[in-house]
Amino acid sequence: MLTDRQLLILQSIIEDYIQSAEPVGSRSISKKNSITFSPATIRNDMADLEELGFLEKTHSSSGRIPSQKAYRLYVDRLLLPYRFSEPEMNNIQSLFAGKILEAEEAVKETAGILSELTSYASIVLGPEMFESRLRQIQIVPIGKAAAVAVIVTDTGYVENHTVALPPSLEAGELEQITNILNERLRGIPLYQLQRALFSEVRDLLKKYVLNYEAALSFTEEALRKSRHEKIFYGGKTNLLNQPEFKDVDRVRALLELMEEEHLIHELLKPTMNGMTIRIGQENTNEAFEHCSIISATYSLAGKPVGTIGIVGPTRMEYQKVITLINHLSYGLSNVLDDLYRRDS
Amino acid sequence: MLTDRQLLILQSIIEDYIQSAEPVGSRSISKKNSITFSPATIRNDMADLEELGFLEKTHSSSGRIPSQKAYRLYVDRLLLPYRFSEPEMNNIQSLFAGKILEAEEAVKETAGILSELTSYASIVLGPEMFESRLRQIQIVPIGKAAAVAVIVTDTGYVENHTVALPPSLEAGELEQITNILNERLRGIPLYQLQRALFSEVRDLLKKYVLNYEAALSFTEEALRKSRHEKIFYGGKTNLLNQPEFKDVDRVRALLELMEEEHLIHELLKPTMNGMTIRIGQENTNEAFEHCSIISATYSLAGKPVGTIGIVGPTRMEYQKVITLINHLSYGLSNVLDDLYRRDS
DNA sequence: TGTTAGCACTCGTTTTACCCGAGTGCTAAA
DNA sequence: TTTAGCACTCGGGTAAAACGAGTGCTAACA
Repeated sequence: MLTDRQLLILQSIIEDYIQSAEPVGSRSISKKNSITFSPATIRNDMADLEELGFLEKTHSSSGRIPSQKAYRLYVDRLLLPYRFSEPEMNNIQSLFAGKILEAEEAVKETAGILSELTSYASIVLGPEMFESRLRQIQIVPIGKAAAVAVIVTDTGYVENHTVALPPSLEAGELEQITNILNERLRGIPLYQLQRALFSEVRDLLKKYVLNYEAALSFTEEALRKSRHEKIFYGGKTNLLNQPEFKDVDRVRALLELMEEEHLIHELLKPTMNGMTIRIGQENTNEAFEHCSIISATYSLAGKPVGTIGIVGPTRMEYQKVITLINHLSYGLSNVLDDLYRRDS
Repeated sequence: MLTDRQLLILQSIIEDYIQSAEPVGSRSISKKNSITFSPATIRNDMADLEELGFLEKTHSSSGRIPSQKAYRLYVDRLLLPYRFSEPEMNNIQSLFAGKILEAEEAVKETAGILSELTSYASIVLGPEMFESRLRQIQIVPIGKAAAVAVIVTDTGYVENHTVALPPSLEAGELEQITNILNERLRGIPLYQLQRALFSEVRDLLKKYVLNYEAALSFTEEALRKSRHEKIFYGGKTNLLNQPEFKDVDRVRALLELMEEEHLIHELLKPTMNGMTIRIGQENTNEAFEHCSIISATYSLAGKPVGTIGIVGPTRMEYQKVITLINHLSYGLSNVLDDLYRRDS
């Protein structure tokens, strides 16, 4: 229903506004190389575009700014492929070139690159290691009343927590429990550990350990699911450079929200593969009303295990960010697959 | 050299300004219950106090604001003991009442309480676990080219890093190395591990391991000192509520500085026991020019292992913060001592 | 001699009036 | 259908005026 000219004008306005953050007038559009029409013509189309909900005015005689609907159209239909500059490309390449030994390291680096190249804030979730399998468990007593349980997975992920030690448990028994666990649970995915504990280990414990009840609940605690997943941020302070965040209250709302890790996790947690673009109020949370969030999952062995994302103003460099996120989620998945595959 | 009345007036002005963040006039001081003099009298003393460098004017006919020197005097001589309210006290008590199993947990909680009760930002360093002793080391091969080294200390602290595995090393040898390390290095403080590796383990490796060179450097890497110490922040966004940080640029400088973990660590790292109060430009860093930082070490077995601190505007509730930090550093030290002592 | 009342003065803030100019909508001509 | 022309709108900037919180100083008072 939009004419080609209207689309062209809309695109020009959006791109101008993304650059300048100022309302765009008909005159400045008409001066562009790609545009051959007079300001008056453009004004007519602008009026139409406004009626259709793609443009807005800040006051009656101001230039136009793109509406959320316009950004949506832009992202869905008008996006041109983005080409990275030489140094940017080098930056990205080098991230995946160095030999990376730990998943967490790769993920942190990715968050850094993301924010560095975009001057927005980056959020990286995960990786969730539920799928990875138990390689070894070690239970080290610390004094009389506590022990540290250390779990190492086949992906090299280490998790540990301290557990209260039941007084009835003797040192020898602790060792025996460790042996049983290692023998019976090795190779089992983390998310199945609890289940496997009951099906595989319970009866053995009954057999070999005196105070079986206490031992079982102790073991269960030692294997309990890790705390909620980790979140890495990059360049939070970048947001303070954006003119839309010159208002302290808005910044505060945003930063406070980012401290709420469970909310952020809920918002971005990896579900289906692929990229998600949420523009302005498409984000349900009010603090993100003036933000867009572009996120994509990265995966391990084809299954999404984490998310990388960018938070910026709705006036965001969509092409650039989308391309970058694509690159990085792909690259990060590869790195993880390499880390994982080293086991076979 | 200051009369009692001048001191009283100075104190009133400081406390008023701490509350209001606005220049304080002679009239408002004279209205206080504790003050019986007329505005004119107060103005005279104010003029004297200004000459002496304790007060400043924002412009020629404004009220006075305390100078940095005034805060210093206030902190050194005028401070009254602060009494916490019932709920505040409960909050603090409950922090140390619950059974805490991990040092890191205690430290994080402390950061939370600090910022919650003060509405400033809290910074908590450490704890540095260099003093704690190796309890157990486990080296778990992950595929062919890498291994995860997990170190558990007698304080229940777990550290792990992934290390590239020299191709020459065989599985059996890896096990042997682990055994040697556990046998020889148990009980040695972390900071001496590298040294002990050479004095205690080197020759044994030579004897039992084929490619001795590679094994040694691998082991050295596995035992390498942890990354720089951890920093926990609480309530960073609290700062945005303070009127002195309504200016985005100032906030940005502050938040950016806080991302520079090595600088923060350098600034606050635990040295001698006790409390440090740095007011305004007493902080060397420019971004802290309008801040005061109050910090105190907490200790383990009498040795300082970490720092808890508060960052707020120079116009800070000194009594309250000082009292709180004293409480918490004392309490945290106790918790750590309890955690530590469980080993004996 | 120390304290206070009185008063003129200062200066940042707020209010008002005004102008400027970027940008619009509409109309009529090309 | 496009464009030129023109009156109109309104935010932003500037200058002048009014306001008021607060000061410094002087003179009177206890």
